[in-house]
Amino acid sequence: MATAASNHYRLLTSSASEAGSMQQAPAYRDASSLLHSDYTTLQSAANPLGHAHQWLAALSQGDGSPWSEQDIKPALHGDGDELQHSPSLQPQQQQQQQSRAAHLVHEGAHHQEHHWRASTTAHMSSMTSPNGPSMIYSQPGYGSEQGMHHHANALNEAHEDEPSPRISEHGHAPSHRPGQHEQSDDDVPTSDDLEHFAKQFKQRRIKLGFTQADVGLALGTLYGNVFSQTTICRFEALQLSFKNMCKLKPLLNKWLEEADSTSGSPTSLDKIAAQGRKRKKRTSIEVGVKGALESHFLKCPKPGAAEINALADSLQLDKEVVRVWFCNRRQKEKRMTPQCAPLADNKDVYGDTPPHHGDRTPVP
DNA sequence: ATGCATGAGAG
DNA sequence: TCTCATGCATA
Repeated sequence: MATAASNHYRLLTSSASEAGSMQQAPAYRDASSLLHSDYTTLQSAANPLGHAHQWLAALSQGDGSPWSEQDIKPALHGDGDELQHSPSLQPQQQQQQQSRAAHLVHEGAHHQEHHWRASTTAHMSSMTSPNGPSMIYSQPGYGSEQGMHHHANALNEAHEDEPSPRISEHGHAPSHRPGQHEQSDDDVPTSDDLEHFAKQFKQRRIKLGFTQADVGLALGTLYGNVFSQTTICRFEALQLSFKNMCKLKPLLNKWLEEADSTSGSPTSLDKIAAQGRKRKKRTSIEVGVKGALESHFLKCPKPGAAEINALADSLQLDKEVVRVWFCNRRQKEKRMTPQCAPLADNKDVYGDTPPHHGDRTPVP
């Protein structure tokens, strides 16, 4: 039940997930799956539109809808239909605050993803980003956590000795679009390349007077892949997985060229209204509650359903909210890891290796 | 810039 | 279920 009509953008952007997915073994939650029924049951009741209603039924009994009732999401975005693409360049008043970017200082000594994080961290220490929050969190251990059983990155896990291409031959192969000559931009760039590019990209983008949102939209009109401001932001901040960065880089690079060449003509901005999906209103978890969640997280990063249930009950939160909180928390952990910790073998019960320190990278 | 959320894909 | 990629909504 993929609700075909609702995932338009998914079609194009979901090519990355399958390559490096080799999650850990769920051996911790055995018999606890009986308790999470409320959510699941509602889901089974199934409406065509789905998941939205479960929430309504689950947590909004009497006070109306917790989230905006506005739905209806016409699946616009026909990749080949809207040719009215005009890169659009209007120096509107963006909300971007930082404009002065530093010059890249990457030494170009490191490579590979598991060095990805290390090198990023190193840079931060040495340069302390003059322009500010460029790389607040050192990147990810995305790749490391998955195949961390042997400290070989899951993404490529080819070898950790040579600067050879990663994320490709593993599960998906460099299957991009045919007709491209790999090399500088569109084929297995190094961590440094990405870092460098991200910085340059940001500078140029700002100079051209575009917001991150503009870029995301332009990518949609130009190539059919719409991205949000969030994604562009994370790209610039190197907060995406290596694989993801590699995927976006060529697109952004192309956009740069486009924008650069057109940067004189006052074209109009395409409006691709990204509307639609019903989304639950963001739950604001209070500090006290967060503290409790954090405490539990330290003890058990991957609580079972029963555990989640109990927690949710005591904190008076929806089970889903708690579950999602833990998921997000885990993801965050991966990005936050400022120190290295690609240890070889751990006895973690949950199959993860959170070297958590409890704090993000010290940004000056 | 980031917190909470959704959903696809893998298991 | 989980991870992972991604984004709306928000601080």
